[in-house]
Amino acid sequence: MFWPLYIQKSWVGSRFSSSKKTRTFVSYNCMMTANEIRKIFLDFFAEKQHQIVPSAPIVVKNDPTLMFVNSGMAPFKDIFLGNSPIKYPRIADSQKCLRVSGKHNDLEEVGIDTYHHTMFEMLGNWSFGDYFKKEAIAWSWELLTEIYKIPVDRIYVTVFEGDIKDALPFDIESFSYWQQYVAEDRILRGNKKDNFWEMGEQGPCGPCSEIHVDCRPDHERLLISGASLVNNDDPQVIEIWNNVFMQYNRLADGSLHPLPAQHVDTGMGFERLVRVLQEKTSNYDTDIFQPIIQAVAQWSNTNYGSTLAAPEKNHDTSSMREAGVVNNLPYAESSEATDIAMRVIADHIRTISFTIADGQLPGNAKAGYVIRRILRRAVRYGFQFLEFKKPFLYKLVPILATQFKEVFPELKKQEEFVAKVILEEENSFLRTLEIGLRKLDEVIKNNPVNTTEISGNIAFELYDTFGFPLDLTQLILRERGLHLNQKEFDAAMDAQKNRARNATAIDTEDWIVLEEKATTEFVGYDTLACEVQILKYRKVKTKSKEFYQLVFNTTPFYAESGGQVGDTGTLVNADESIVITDTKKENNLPVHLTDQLPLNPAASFTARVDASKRQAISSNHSATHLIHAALKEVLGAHVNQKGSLVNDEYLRFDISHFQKVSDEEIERVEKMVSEKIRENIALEELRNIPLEEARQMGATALFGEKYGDQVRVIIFDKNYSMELCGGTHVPATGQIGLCKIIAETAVAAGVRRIEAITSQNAIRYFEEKAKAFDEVKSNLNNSKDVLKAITDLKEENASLKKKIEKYENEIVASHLNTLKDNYTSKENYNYLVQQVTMPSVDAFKNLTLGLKQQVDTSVTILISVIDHKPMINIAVSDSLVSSKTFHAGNLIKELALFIKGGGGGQPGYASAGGNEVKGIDAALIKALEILS
RNA sequence: GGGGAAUUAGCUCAUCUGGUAGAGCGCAAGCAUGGCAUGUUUGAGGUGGUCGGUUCGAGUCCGAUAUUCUCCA
Repeated sequence: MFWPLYIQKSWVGSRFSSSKKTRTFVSYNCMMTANEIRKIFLDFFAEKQHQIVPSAPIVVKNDPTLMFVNSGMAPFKDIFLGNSPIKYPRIADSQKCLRVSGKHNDLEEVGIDTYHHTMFEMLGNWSFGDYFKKEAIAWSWELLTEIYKIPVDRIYVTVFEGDIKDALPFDIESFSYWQQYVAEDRILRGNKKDNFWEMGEQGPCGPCSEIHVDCRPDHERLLISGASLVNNDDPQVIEIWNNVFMQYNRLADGSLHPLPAQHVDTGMGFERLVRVLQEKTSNYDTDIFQPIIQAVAQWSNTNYGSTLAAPEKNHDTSSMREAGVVNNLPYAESSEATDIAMRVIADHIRTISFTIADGQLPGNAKAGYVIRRILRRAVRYGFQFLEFKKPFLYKLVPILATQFKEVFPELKKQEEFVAKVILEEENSFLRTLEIGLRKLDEVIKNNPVNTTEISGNIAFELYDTFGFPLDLTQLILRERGLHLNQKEFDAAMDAQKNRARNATAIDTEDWIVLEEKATTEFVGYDTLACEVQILKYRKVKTKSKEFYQLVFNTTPFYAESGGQVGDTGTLVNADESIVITDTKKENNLPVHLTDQLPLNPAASFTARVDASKRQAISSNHSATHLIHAALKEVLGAHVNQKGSLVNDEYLRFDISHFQKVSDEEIERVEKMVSEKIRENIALEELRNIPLEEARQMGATALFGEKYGDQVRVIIFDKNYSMELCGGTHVPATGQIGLCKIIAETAVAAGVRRIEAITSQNAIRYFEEKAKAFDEVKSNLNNSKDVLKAITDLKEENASLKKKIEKYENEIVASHLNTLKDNYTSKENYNYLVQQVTMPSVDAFKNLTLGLKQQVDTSVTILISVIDHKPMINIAVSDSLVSSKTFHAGNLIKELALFIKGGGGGQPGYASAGGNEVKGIDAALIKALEILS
């Protein structure tokens, strides 16, 4: 392994001195790799009749309150909320999670210490209305102490002490179950903050019981009891597992009611568990992170290890961060700064790689922007502390992909694509840095010499507008003996935050429940209208608008998902009719949006989908499938869907492909698609077939899509297009009528976007083209060869332009010849005041500048009428400009008054235009007066 | 969702407050060297993102729109 032996030795020694039970611990877990540890967890719960499910994609869809999965329970939220039925009463998994904000995990802190992460794995076992506290506690104890062999004397557990305000009792059940395994002084009582878990302000909740492990060396354990350090931010006494027992439902008024079905929701931090079992003082020292860290260390010619060499050191590095200095620690070449940089990189590359593999590309808004920011933070640390001046992150992807190929195969399968996207992002950020450096240089150059302070507003502008990191600004300023006004910077940042907060204020009122029913039945595949009851509704207020959300017992409305937009339509009965403006999914619950609430929400209605719109959408969606299959055929098997939008206007389809799709390839795709349309292939739809069966049939599934175990398969000719899909489709391809690809563009590195139209829109497209062409043709006198007619016209136009230019030049030349001899001499200069006839503004300018060039020490004032408007040009020789005898710009302002206009220019040349031709004479007289 | 910025020659970017659209690289041709790397001279290349407004005059000011970058949520 990579780390010094003596540390392990000291640990081993201490373990031997503890109780008998720990003897096997050391020899067993020394060999345990992270992959083995994970497998043991899943095997353990599989044996206890748990269904093992793969991790849900890390990017969340259909939940307005969440961008990424931030806990093990997030993918099961719809089940807890009662929006989806329970399929398996017992589940276990390892879930990819991402946390970038919140009070316990600020992105800027990750890497500074040795145990925070952006991405982590949460091992979880779940009971949905099945087993409860007794089994959960027994199994967690069995796994930790008998399988993983964690010494009993290092374990502490906590139980909920109760809460007077909520009238919640002490969790005596959990306490008594724990008593069977743990000494009573190791069962600690926790308050509502630590030991009562709530999903949100309302909804399922309940007491929880945490398991903590004391990893400190024995001599420290003797000095201070571990019990006093539990939940006390000690980096060596850590919570590894939380068992949540959901038994209450909190209503909007704050009251708690027992849940009919009780659930268990547990989460064990995988990285922490591995750290404990591998006996490390830091998560980053485990074999989860070391392969990456060692690669980075090698590339940067740096050792990782100062933190490891000083395990008992207080990890407060704020002073280092402030001063930018490097501490001298046992390893001569390593330092805390480079260690931090390596941890940042090791952490962030995981986040970036897995989110991209799950379909989230770096971008400039929302989830995509979060990924971009994390990527940039990693690049920044490499750039600043490890001297990486060229892209390097992308080279780590293969290491990760191999490491996780068993548990998260999606990365291995898209290794090349993910690396390419990261490389492109790195390059683009290095460009951003370069531009920022240039801007900062300019700022420093322009800073007043009598101060060493740089305006905080300017630094904020660099950060806000040009994305130049603040700490780089500070570093560079420090190197030049400058500093910035931090107060100003902070104020500007606060203002920005306030603006954003005010703009996003959203006020969601409580659901008004008319009828308790678990789920909405979707009937929209088979019918576009049906009788419905409103189950519940609520009002939502945002800054700019106000609307209502309605939930029905049954609905024909397709809720936006899988790229297909939500249906619109009406809700009608004998008394009223209201418009449904959109349909969205919230945690798998279809929600209908309307601006107007029915007068009697409890009445029955007919819900009717806008049929022509739905028809257009279905046509575009089916066409998307045909295009997808054609693209795979024409471009190759590497083509994967990376995004899709289907509405009634057009379809947009993003694919992974490393070069432009050529015109010829587009043509072949179009041709193939239109053949399939003409074949009029009937839709074959398989509803509710097992996911495994669908895969074996060869149906196309997407990366980053969360599939249930029952899926729907859409087939247009089983040898051509077979996709897992929840969208709506035409009954036969002939209904698409016509499909035309109208654009092919790039959206990100390795991603191309195809846009196409079908049906009525495609027909209209061709009609308009034909009409435009007819008009062009008739404008060209119905020429047989339109192309040639246009080429001829263009050529003729160019030659005429040249002729005019030549002719104008001749006029200018002849004027030049006569006028250059018309100058009047004064002692210091020659001058000319003259009205001329000129064909264009350009010619007039050329004449004036020509005279300036040809007549030494001259002042030239010319007036001409061009396009019925008077115009004055003044040229002053450079020698007269430098001697400050005349200033063309000043002269012209005086003269422009006479022609009711304005003018200006430089000292050597100025021009003015006006409205009053009558004033020319007066202007000429005035000019002569000034010059003679 | 809200704020800021950018869009000018094939590429990278100038053009201070409205008044003569430019540089470097690249491209083409000529010359120099036996040839090449190269040096040098000349030249071509622009509806200044798109649309509208203010002005005698807009790349420059204002508004809209598109795209990209960036920060906040």
